Amino acid sequence: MAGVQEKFGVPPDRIIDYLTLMGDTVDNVPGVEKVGPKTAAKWIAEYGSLDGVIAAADKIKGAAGENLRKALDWLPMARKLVTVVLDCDLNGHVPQWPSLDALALRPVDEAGLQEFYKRNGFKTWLKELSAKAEAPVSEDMFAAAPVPAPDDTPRHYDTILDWALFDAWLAKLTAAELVAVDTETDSLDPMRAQIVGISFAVKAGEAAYIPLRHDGPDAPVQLPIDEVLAKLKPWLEDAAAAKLGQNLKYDTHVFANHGISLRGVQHDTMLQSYVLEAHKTHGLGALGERHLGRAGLSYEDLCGKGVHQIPFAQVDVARAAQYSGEDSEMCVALHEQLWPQIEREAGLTFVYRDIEMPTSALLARIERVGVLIDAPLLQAQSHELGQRLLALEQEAYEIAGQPFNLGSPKQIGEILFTKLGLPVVKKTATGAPSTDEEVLEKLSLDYPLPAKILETRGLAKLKSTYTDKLPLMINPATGRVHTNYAQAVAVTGRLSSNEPNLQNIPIRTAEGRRVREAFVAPPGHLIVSADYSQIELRIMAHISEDPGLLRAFGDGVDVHRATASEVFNTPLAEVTTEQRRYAKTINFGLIYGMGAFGLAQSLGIEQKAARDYIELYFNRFAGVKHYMDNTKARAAELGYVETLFGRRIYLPEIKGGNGPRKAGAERQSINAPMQGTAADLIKLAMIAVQTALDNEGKATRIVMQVHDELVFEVPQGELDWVKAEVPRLMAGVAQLKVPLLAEVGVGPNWDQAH
DNA sequence: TAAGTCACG
DNA sequence: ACGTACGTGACTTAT
Repeated sequence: MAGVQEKFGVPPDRIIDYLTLMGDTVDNVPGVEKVGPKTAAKWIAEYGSLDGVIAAADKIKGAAGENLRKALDWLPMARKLVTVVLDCDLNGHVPQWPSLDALALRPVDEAGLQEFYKRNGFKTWLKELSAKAEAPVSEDMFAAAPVPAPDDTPRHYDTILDWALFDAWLAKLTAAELVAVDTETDSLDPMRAQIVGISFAVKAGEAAYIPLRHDGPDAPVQLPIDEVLAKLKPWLEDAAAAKLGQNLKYDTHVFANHGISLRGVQHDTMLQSYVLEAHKTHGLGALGERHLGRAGLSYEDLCGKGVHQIPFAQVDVARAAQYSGEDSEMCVALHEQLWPQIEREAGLTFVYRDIEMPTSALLARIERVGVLIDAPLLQAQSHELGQRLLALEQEAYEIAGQPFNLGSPKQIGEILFTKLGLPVVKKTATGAPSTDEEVLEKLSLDYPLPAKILETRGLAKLKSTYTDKLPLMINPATGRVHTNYAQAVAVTGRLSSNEPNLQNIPIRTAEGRRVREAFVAPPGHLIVSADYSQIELRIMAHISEDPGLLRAFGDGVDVHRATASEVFNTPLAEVTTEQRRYAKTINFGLIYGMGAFGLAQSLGIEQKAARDYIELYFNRFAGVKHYMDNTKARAAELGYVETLFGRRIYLPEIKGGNGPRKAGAERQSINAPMQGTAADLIKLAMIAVQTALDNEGKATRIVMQVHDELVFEVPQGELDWVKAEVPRLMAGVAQLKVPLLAEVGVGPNWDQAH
């Protein structure tokens, strides 16, 4: 999508908003299937503009073309809508459905627009509109986004194909205060990527690319990779030589694959953007558009996509130099824009320099270490699950009176609700009868089939997602599984884990827990798990300073029991299991900003009763009530909330209109400081623990992080040290008004380490 | 590619 | 009248 700006005059991420909205609109035209953003983007690329697409509608083949023609009547309205949306860039979100005045619709009659909103379910909005009571849309809501002036400084990229130029650049790198680095590779898998080329930049607009393994038809003779890397190695490994880049965790892996330990990583533009604007996208192209007014070439521009995609090594060297050099050189330009914005805020500076940067380096280590998986054990479990699934399927077919696909919610719905006539409990977002766990649970009280489906679902999930897949993720070279921790995805500051996701390994059912038995320690080692106890509730106690909550944690009593004791006005020792369960649900609900409806739902009680409990709770824990009101008010005033350490979470919709979106933003404003502070704390804990391990020369290794838990692989001889020091370090990362508590477990595998 | 479902904290 | 508890990633089906 590079060049989008030139072509359409708007940045790509805003194009996506535009097209998505167009798709949504088309979706609501009777008989018209949705036109997704990708399809629409393809058309636009093909026909030059949206107008071009409309003009060429007749030429578009098949159902898509038919749909488009049907949608044409609606397009003027959709286009006007999105034009307004494009002009109001409140952090890339639609802040509020625009008023009729703002739309200034000419060709579409009011009735048609009202119909549109009705179909979209914005009846509150519609009511306001028909009462003509709506205030004009405020100006700042629709203020044009400050798109930076296109950067037309001259740019020059060297392609290094001889030693003279190489030596000149190496001298330049060595002398520079800060150098941007970017590697181009033959794989997206960081553990197996091999270098195809490297680029450097010391100032905006100027870069050098060293092609090393291009083997396309016209590839020139290149400098020998081994010699180049050997000459670069001292500088790359020099901690005093400051480096900069975009997601250097990836490049750290790439260099490690060539035996080079990248040091001196001082800045990372992806993390700078994440700290400044966690809710936006952090790709280099998007950053360029937002902050520099230029996107640069995209990977797809170079390599194509889908079946036509070519390996980077096949890319023409001149184009590769343009692409890679641009990436490096743009990092320098971005750094010059972003770093000052961070530096002038003490909180953001701490989060960036003392949390995110060290975390990035540490994550690279953790990912590289990987975790040992007992593949034969999982394969045995897969086999067993397969057998049981076969039997369950037959039983289900028997009850249904016909075979059907148990993996298809649609077919299940047909059998359950059409053929067998079971009552529809609830519907999905698209109006189809839901067959999710909650529904099947309810139905299985009265009918036999839902229970079978439920059991099948559970086992099928275990097999397909865990026992079948994890063994396939083992890296043959290391014999271990190496996840990727995404550091700039979750808006609250949490990490996320992918390929494979090691943060959602089953634990809640006995069946599922068996998967954890396959996360093992090598001979002579043990798995140690250390997790923060009730961290988010403790943070709530700290922030709210509620005396009751502070006392409960200070006394070290079971907090749910203490809550129950207060809410039910019962002596601590006489709290029943049931009362404790209620209190636990309330405590969790509060962290998420739950209302009476949600509490009633999850406890299976009347909404009125739930309301009473909440009122009772807020009477007893008035500090919590104050915190929630204050954080909402503060969020509405500032447009963001903060963690204890100053990480910001923006909530653009908290100022946008009324209704569900604002309510959603308010819940986020309550939850984000707690979830985010917990994320900050565990990152600090990881850094503290790794620092101690390094200083003490220990061989213990962090192998996983699961939000409030750290998992270690510990040589037997270091067990006592780890059991004593790790919880101490975790508890000591911050002095809150309540004690932080970390609990450790030890075992031969992850299941038994709890 | 979207929808539905479900695994985790 | 609406939706209703936060934050993620991945799998299967169906189009």
